[in-house]
Amino acid sequence: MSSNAELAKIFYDMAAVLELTGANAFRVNAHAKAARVLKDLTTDVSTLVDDPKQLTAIDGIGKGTAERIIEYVETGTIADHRQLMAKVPTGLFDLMQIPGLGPRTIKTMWEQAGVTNMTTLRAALDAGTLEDLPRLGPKLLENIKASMDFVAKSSGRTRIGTALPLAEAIITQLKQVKGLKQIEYAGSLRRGAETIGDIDILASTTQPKQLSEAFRTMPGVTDVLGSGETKSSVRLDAGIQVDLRIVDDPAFGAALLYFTGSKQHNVRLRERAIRMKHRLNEYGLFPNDGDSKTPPQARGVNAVAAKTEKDIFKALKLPWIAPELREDRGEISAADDGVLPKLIEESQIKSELHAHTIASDGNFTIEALIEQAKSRGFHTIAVTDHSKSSAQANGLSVDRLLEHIDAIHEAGSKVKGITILAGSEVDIHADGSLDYEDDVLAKLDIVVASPHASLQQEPAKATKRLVAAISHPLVHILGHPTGRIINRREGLSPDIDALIAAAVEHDTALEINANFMRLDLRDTHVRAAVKAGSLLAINTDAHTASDFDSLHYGILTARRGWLEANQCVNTWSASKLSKWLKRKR
DNA sequence: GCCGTTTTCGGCCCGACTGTTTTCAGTCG
Repeated sequence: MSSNAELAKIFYDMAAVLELTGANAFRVNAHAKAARVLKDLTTDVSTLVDDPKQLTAIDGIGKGTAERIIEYVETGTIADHRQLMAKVPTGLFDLMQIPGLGPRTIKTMWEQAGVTNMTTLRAALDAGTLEDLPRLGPKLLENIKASMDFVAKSSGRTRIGTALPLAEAIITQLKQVKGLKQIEYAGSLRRGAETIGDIDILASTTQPKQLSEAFRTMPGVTDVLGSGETKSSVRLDAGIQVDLRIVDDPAFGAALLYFTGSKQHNVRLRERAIRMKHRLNEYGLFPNDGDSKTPPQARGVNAVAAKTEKDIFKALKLPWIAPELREDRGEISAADDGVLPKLIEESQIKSELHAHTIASDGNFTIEALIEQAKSRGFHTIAVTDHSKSSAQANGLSVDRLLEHIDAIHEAGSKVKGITILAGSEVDIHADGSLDYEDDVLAKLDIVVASPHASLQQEPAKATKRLVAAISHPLVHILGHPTGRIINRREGLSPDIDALIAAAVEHDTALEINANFMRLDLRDTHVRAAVKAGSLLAINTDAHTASDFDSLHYGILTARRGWLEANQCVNTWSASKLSKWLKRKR
């Protein structure tokens, strides 16, 4: 783990302890925000401590946080953190993951019933010792039990590649219900986040009862968690919760904006609304008439804007901000200044530069791969099978590679309208050397260098290793730079800024691997690369035909990183791409 | 603890829902 990640965890922990000990909520929030900012930061904080002003210049990091960061970098520990951690049993942190159970209740259970972790909570529930505590009635205790079972069963957040098809299937089904007017998925799914907590679906209809009924009785529903007039929640056998919210059609935009989030983005928008003497909620943007007790919509106040998201942004004197940007990472001030990026779109992708055939571990013949690429409208497809060290993936020996190159060129000569590149996905060894000698690499039209083994290296070694690959004169693209697998494997934690600097210097592209298990580079890395002017490649790493569809997830990640088309080599014309590739030959 | 169109103090988003309660605390997004 990099020091940024370690520090982020420290601040998350401190926020949790403060919350559990009943500290001022804004102080809790400030710690959580500092943690979030540190987690997203691609610059190694240890390089910033010489000048504290560089730290406090970061939004959300003030004097106090800066001092603690410096303390951590200099001593490896933070006194405040140690003192806070001594105040509560760490097992309480696990309890905060139980839906419906918050810090106040946990504090009560800890102080008055000796609950310190999952095990003692389960025992207390079974023994009935919590029943006399204030505000803990039978229903709440029952809900806590059910939530604990759910947490035990579920694997936490769901990868977007699992959640999105589910959401689309549900929407297709609900569209059949009579009276439906509008329906969209919202939340982190609409923002294109790499993992999703639950699926939020928003609908307007003339027949709310029928729609709710259809939702609760869909195939795959295992539990109905609640079903009110406007909100129903279910759990699917896929282990994911889905919420349906039915809203008034004339306020659909306000509701969509609100339920898309992120929470922090919403807070920023509301602060802006207040400054403009307005008031924003999920029913619309209202004039602020000074009555803060009763919500404006309940008093019959007419909304200034509510029908579409665009209307609301416009009334706030902002252009529409794409959902992928709504993470409170500077998008509102960029919108205010008229410098929002013109985000890359899927239709602009014209080439696939990382794909496998049956020569290594893919399902395609060379011909089938070409066919697939043609059908997607690409002008170029690169055949990049694994190199010799990737034995588990049937990596090619030098002899096999040389034969493969001939076969690729021959297949390419037989088709028109598309360029076929003979390439390789070459392993980057732990020491940064590549899996083929330079004279072999020089025979290839394109080289994607990727780490596959030794993925638990220390950050400093990983940085050196990857920088060596990026700087290699025959390498075009650094493939899945960290090697992470979402929800399964952390991967390398190199100094991302160092990789980006090397990529800029050597004109090497950094890959956004679009496979939804990887999404590597991740969104925050992409953002840093975009800022520094590095080239990026969005590749699907296709092994089968359906893998080409995962391009969508790569695009979402790219958009979350504020990427514009011109900085992505896959959007370039065939001739521009070819020229770039040949500069390294 | 952070921050500044209310700028070094005094705010800090907003509403729904649930379950617990006779008026509201806690949680969620």
